[in-house]
Amino acid sequence: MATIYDVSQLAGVSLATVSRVMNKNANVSEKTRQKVLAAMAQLDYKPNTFAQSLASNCSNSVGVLVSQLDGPYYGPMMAEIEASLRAENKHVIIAVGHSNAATEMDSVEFLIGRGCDALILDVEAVSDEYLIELSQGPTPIVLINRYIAQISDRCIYLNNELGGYLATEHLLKLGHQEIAYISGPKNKHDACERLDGHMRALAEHGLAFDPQLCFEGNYKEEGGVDGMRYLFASGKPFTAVVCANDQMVSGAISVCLELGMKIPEQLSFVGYDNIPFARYISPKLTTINNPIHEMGKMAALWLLKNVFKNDIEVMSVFSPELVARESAKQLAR
Amino acid sequence: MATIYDVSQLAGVSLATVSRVMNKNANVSEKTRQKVLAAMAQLDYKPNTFAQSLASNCSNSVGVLVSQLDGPYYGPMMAEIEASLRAENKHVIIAVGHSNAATEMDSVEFLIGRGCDALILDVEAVSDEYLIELSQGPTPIVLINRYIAQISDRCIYLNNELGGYLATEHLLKLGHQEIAYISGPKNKHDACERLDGHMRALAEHGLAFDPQLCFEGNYKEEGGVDGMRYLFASGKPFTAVVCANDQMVSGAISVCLELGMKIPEQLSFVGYDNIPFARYISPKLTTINNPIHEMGKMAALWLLKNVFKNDIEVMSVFSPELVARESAKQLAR
DNA sequence: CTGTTAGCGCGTTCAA
DNA sequence: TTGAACGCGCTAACAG
Repeated sequence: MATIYDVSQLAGVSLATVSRVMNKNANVSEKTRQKVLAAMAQLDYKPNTFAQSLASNCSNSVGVLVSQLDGPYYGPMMAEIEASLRAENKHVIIAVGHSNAATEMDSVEFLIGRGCDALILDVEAVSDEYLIELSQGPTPIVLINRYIAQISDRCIYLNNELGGYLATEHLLKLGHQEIAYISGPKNKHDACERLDGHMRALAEHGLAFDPQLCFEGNYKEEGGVDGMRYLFASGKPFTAVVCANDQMVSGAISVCLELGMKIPEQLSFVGYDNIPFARYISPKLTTINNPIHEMGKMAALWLLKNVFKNDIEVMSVFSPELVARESAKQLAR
Repeated sequence: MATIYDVSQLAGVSLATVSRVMNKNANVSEKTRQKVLAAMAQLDYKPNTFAQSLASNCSNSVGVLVSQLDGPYYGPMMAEIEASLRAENKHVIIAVGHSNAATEMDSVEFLIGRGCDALILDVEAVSDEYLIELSQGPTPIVLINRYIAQISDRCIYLNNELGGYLATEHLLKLGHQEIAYISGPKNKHDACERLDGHMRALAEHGLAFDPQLCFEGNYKEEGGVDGMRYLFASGKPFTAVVCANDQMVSGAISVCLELGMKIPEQLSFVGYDNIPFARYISPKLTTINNPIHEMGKMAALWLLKNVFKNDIEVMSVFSPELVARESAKQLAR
């Protein structure tokens, strides 16, 4: 591997000069710059990133911590993050938190220890206080899918409460009055917020929230399956169910289909997330669009602008939107 | 940040001794080791990974290059890779190749330039020759989902031809004779191999392969949609269709359902990959299990053993297996 | 078993 | 505009 020294020898200049042409900034005469460039090309010179990092204390890397890598949710987000960062020659180091506080904190330590210049965090188990303190440390962080007032400028966030509201409101408009709810795990912020939205929609329409018509699922298909079984077993009547994410809808619908029910004729469903598969599930899912990939992109751009000082435009407003497809139907009278 | 020097001062030993206790290997008396450990703890010492990498020429990182990050396929693989590597304190840097030769090669350069100790590659567009040459370079590589005879020891591979065979054989056993095929992009190795398997199964049962009953899809839902429309338009009769992956089955089934058809009563389907969603699609997908997550894990373990010299057991045989669920049905006579 | 010393490759003063 | 020299924090001989 050619080093900066080899280049300087070949070009007949000093190390410092080579370093200068690499880092654009300083003033170098066009003539010597060309000599150096030629030498670099001839030697197929690639700077040693470790040496650069050691000397400059900047690694050009960002750590991304997500709850999980499998499942339909994080892939699109990671894809956007990778693309945006890679375009600016930064690299991304991944870590998984498994929605567990100890693991999440350990992962943060791991990534910081790895010398990441910044962190993108999608964490659920860790406390607000921890994140606030972390944000005051030397490594900049951006939070995805979480809102903490004290560090709101670092939060890339979708209004989950509004999303939950929209889901239920859609059913209400379709004439449904008895609406069941399959929630996400109550220890997850977004799950609680979505449920809050559901309850607000109910309240605004003068309907009481019936705890017996609410099941706490796990955000996975099985959660939908379990929820549906619970709801049927409850004996309570209901004409529609909203699930806190699309995976649970798919599980829920699968048990109905197995029972020979017609969906949405006999039961309406609204999901949440609008995962890519949602439109290919039968019936096509009516759901709330969750622009997770855009949020990933924005997180990356935010870092590019604020940490790496690139001159980039960053948009910043996200709103949940209803995507009406086929799984929810006007209530027959 | 405390440095190794600070620790050595506090412990009253030399830099080298501190380095020795960090890297376990060398002999250090238990007494001084304890002194050093205490000093490290007291200073909350964290080694600087850049300096370590620069001095040792080892970064404890592995680059993972995949075709895409979204979609249901790579998530489980990445999850296993991250978990296995992380357990040994290695970190993973991700890059995306987009099934494009130039991008793939660029990504390889990028990862090597980033100082990765090894690479896990899931590449499709790049040539065998390129990979063979790359494997002779200084950075060890492991290939996932691709077989190249000359470097077979570095290939983590599933027999796609056999998988394709099993899919079609299953339908044959169910009495189907007119079997359509929706293939993946012909420029992808696995797509061709799966199709080969399909053709072999047909041939072994004395059936002719009808090119008109074969459509080249794109491995996405839309590919299945397009394929199904093509097949119906062809006017040719068929009682079953095998799709080269589950996403295309889901697209294909969705058009049938839209047409009011009963699946599998009127048409049988077999997919490939056994993605997590396969069991929640309606009807539940009969498909070929593709243990991609295990392959990811094995790739990671292989590197741990052969590159990082960990003492780890690595299993190595993968076979595709049919998972019979509901989307394929005995042909009524 | 432990300390000294010389790099690893590059960024960055400070002079010239 | 350019060069010399030092330092980043750590590893790895080599000596003792």
